[in-house]
Amino acid sequence: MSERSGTEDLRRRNLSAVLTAAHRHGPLTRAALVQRCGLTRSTIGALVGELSALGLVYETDAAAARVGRPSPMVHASERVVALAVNPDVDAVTVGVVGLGGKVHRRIRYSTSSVPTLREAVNITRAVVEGLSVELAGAEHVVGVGLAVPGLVNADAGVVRLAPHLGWKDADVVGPFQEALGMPAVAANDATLGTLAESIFGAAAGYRDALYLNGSASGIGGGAIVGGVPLGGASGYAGEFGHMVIRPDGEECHCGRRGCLETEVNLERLLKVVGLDRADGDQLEDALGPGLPFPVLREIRRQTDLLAVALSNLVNVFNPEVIVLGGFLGVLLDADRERLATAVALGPISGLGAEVRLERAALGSELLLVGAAETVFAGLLSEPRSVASHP
Amino acid sequence: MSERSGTEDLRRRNLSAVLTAAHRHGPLTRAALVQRCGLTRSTIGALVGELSALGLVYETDAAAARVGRPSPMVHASERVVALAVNPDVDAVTVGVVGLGGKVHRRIRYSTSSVPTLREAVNITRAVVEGLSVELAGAEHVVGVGLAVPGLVNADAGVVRLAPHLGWKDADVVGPFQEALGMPAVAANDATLGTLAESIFGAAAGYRDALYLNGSASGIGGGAIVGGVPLGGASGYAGEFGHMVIRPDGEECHCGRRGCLETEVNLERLLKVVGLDRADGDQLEDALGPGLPFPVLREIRRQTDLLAVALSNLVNVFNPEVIVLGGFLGVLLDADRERLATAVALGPISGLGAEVRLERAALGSELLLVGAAETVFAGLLSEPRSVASHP
DNA sequence: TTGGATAAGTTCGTGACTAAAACATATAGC
DNA sequence: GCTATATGTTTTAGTCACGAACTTATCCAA
Repeated sequence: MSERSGTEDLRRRNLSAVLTAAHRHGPLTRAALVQRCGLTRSTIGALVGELSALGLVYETDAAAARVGRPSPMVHASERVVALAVNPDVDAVTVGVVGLGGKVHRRIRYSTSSVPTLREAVNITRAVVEGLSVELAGAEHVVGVGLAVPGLVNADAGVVRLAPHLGWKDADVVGPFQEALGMPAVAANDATLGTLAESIFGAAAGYRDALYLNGSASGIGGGAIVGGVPLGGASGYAGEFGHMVIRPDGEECHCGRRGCLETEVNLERLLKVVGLDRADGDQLEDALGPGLPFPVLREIRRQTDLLAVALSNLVNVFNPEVIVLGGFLGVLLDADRERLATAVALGPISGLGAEVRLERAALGSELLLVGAAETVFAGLLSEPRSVASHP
Repeated sequence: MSERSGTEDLRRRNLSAVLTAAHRHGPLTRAALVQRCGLTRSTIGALVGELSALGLVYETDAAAARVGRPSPMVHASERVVALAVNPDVDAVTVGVVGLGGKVHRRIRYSTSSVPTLREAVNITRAVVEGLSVELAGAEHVVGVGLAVPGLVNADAGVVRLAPHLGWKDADVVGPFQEALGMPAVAANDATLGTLAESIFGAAAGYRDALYLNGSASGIGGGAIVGGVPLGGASGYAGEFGHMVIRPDGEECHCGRRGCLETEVNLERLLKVVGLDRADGDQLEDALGPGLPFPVLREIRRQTDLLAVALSNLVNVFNPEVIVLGGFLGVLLDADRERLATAVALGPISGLGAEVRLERAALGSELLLVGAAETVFAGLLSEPRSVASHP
């Protein structure tokens, strides 16, 4: 039940600390590792040696422009990779992500219709077979991470409901594991986005952060609490889109009225600027300076309602930073002043004044990085586990 | 920055695990500790020996009605105590709480007016002097914990704003530390209530829990996320009372409209039943069966609005249990059916159906236990620290 | 070019800790 | 009172990180 012990466990923790540092904070000198991990030179030497023998890190000559013996750079091996899969309504995206967080390869396989689970599995298998060259170059494929737009019970590996995909109460981990012959993990896409932004993106370095992402299918998000991702009892936490902010608002598909995502909504935004769908930066351009009044009014309406939700969340979480992705990021930049002011003044006692508003930094790699990260999580906490899976 | 290491650190962690188990889960046999901590008999023996020598635990003969050699009971020493102080508008309550969570003594010192910080300190000092007999019997007084109704930056030991006390931007830890000659820690009262309920109360055993408390001064609360109390960047998290649930509602003292605590409100409840103030269980009795329609209507109104807030929070946190204290607990029992149904159906995808609604279990000892717990936290994580402070 | 200063990798001895096994002990049930 | 059982105790062995002493590689200044 409680934390384990034993002298070997100590080693596990230290290996984990070193590998995690190398993975998250890019190449570091051994000297930097000594400082960061609080271990002695001799111990770091031994740990790096073991990780190196495991093939998880490698060292390169130092670029030392400094007095004293140069300290070699320790890199997380990008040849240790995870697969990342993001099934969506019109495509299945597969990525190969290396330790260190770099996306080596990204393949978007468009589908003519919404993919079923079986189709998603088959597409993934086909794409992965096509990647055999890439993967042959990899030293170790740790596993596959699934970013699913819906309610995912991460522990059970089950999708409870992915409304836009039409998946319901389906074991997703099993089929992928079987088809690819490697361990699989699944999680909600917004949760993974939060993870990715908190490690490599706009929330990096913050211990208490919120992330909200707006897409055509709604608003989702996640929280980092004391440096740890908020999961909840079953991994469903972070459904910020269904926070009621206008009880007399429009009916939401969830059954209630005035949910954040029925009010702050990409479709409404597109409608008012006369676009059909959001092609990349089209929306961004459409919301540039010199807008006609109806557009301005809609932006303000949505900004104000978003501010209500964010103020509530600040009262609840007291975060250091709020990261906005998708069209929420566009909304932020459309009238940053207005949103910032409202969020600064909304929460009690000026609590909001200390909150930073940032736009998401990871763009199209977000979900792949996040999905890979959940796969790496096991490896990072137990580096010796690679030895058993050759 | 990262987690420490070293072979001595291992010992620290194991001592901590054993002491924490004894403290939180009552007297345990050594055999039970072996199981719970995952350590061997010999190690547990050594650890208990050391803790015993430190005066933190003691052993009693086993009450073994079982085959095999009896295993002695390990008790957290109730002679190791913390002081707990709860300043409020009409009284300063001081408690002596032993390791293990038992409140040895509780003294409520009524004041004719709202106490200033200085007055609270002086009252506490006087009360503590009067407790010298109790404290002489104690082996070790670890420190004093302050439960303050307001925004408290726990790390800094500073009260940012306690509206009902009229304290603002005041260092509270300093004066108490000086006056009592022992370390002090301060935290928000609802945060401490959450902590107490999660360890010894209705949320014990749950890793993801919410706690909401309703008092005359509003609604506060806290969350347990993955077993860890939600603090936020500065310790201000958990201000559930200022979640906006009716943007067109009445104005709140926080500046916004329709905050949870302006709508779900003790005063309104008292008014409709014709009471002046809530004397203990008076409200509970007044809300018994066979109520006139206006009272019923107000109960339903508040219940429904509380359900909106709880549904939002379930969407955000995906908790296993929600614990309601103060008049929110009364409200729960006034129409449990209604609240339970609304919370079961409100969150998306029937997420609410798995949430348990519980009434707070700790009553009047809540804040004292919680405040003591923050004091004990340091001791629990570093049991050897008692040796340096005789 | 050389030597000093500096910083960091390396080697080795020491101490702290836990695990595992062997032994000792106390209870229940027969 | 004997045995089975569960647990405390002692002993032994192995792992691990630390720290000191030593070595190495760089910069800098004479």
